[in-house]
Amino acid sequence: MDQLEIFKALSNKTRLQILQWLKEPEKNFPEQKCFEAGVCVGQIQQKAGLTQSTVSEYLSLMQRTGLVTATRVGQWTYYKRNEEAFAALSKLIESEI
Amino acid sequence: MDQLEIFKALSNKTRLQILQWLKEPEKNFPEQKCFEAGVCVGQIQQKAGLTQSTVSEYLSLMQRTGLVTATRVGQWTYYKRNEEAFAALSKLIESEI
DNA sequence: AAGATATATCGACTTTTCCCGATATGCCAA
DNA sequence: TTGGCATATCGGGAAAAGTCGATATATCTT
Repeated sequence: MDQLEIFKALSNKTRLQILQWLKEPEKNFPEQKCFEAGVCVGQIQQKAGLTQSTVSEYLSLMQRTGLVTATRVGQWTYYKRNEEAFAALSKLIESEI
Repeated sequence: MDQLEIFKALSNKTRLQILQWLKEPEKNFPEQKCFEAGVCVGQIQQKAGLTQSTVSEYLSLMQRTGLVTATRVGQWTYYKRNEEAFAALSKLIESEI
């Protein structure tokens, strides 16, 4: 758990927004049907209004820090929040930072 | 409480370090005598090993975001952690982000 | 095997952040 | 009121992050 990298990942409006959206996938991505593994890049990109490459980079950055998990299913990659990471971060701030 | 600005403030190694030091002023700044109001800029600057201007900027940045408070006493400015801000941030991460 | 689609990576450009030296401001003591 | 500290602010050069378009890779369909 690299504090500094996590805070950097959270230091961007769009990335914070994406994390919010991923709290309620059904509500925020009504076009997608199944949410078992998360939401796919294309859906997120569309909503974010940035290019595909940018959003893809953002997601893989957040995955490297552990804030989200990625699951490849066929040609799609589904991303979802890693709630354990948020719980751990919350505790870290409470006690160690 | 501006999430984004707080995360930006926490996205720097030196600033994180300073916040750590300020958790235990007596231990980390043994040269200073009274800690009622916090630790003065000069002490922090010396320990950080960056220039006076840089450290001063870092501290006032963290003050603007609410992570620390500043108290001017004579020619010194004492900074200390604002524990409430950390508690609030911890809760925010737990429930809203 | 070829074309279509979803995602990832690369190279480049712009904007922001980092960090410095120089200078200004505020406060104290003589 | 002048000189000396402590801190703050300003201007700038270097490094990092943001963002794009182009291209590569992976997978599915036919």
